[in-house]
Amino acid sequence: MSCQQAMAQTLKESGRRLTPQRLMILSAMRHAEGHVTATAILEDVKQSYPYIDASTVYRTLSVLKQLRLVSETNMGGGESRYEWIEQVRHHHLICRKCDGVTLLDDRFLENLGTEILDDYGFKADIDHFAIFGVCKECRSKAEIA
Amino acid sequence: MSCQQAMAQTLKESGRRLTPQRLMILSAMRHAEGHVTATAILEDVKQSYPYIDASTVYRTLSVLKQLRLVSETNMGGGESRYEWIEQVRHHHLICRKCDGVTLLDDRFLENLGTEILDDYGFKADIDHFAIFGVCKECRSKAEIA
DNA sequence: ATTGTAATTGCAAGTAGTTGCAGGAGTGAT
DNA sequence: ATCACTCCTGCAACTACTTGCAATTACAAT
Repeated sequence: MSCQQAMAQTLKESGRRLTPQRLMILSAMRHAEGHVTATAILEDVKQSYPYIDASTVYRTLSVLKQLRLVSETNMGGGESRYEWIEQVRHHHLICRKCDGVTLLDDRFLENLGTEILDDYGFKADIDHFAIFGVCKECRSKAEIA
Repeated sequence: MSCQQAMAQTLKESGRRLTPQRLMILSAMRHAEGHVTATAILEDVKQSYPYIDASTVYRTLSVLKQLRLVSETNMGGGESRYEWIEQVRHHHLICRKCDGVTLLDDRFLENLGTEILDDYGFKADIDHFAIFGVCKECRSKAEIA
């Protein structure tokens, strides 16, 4: 409940409204574990409110992103994944040869945000990066070949 | 010419073929300045070969991305932008309040690639990042409000 | 030159996400 | 309570991009 109220306040402070649809989307997001796709949220909300439209889900996610309550990550091909921010920050290394995903600790990026802030006055959202490249295994395979 | 030949070799080494369509797309990319959209390339190639299909352009760009001849950058909403790699590396800071774009020098990210390589053996493609956040101006406006 | 094979193409249909619009509904002021 | 103001929603149409498929074509081997 307190979490819901904090949410409501954040929305109102930004001149936005707390609608039933938004509450349902929020609830679906918070009960989901880790990253979720927009489609998954849509399906979930449809269980209780079948009239919900996909555009409402996308628009709400966009608002939540602006307010930095959720992060969006494009994992390369396929749907974007959304995540409730507050969890332990982590990032992904995605191999463009085998599509394998490795977790990247936040410590690699935590200085980056500070440096950019100091030099540019720009507050970067470094919550959930997807960095593409080639993984160890595929690199060693390439050397053999 | 030498550039074209280097390209042909890179393609062949990866077991791919050098088709007229690919040559036209490559030429369009290299003659374009900076970032280009897939649609712009499509239109350009259509001038000389009207039968070219959008899917061919997307598929070719995907291959070139795999071979690291071009980079793809999602500037947030709208079309992705593609760029011929080899130019001076730079990145973008994109403000999610005003949509303003600032250039970010590569020196902020050059260590990141090395650190990831040392710790994970993962060779990251850090050619052209788009980092979202809030710019100096919008942050100072927010404080006043 | 011919042939075999696998990569590539154009087409058409599909998926993911966005946008304009008119009606509907939160929210603050009276 | 009511009203006014403006945000928000669902709909439908649209844009950006992807995928399955059959026909075609590049390219290496003969």
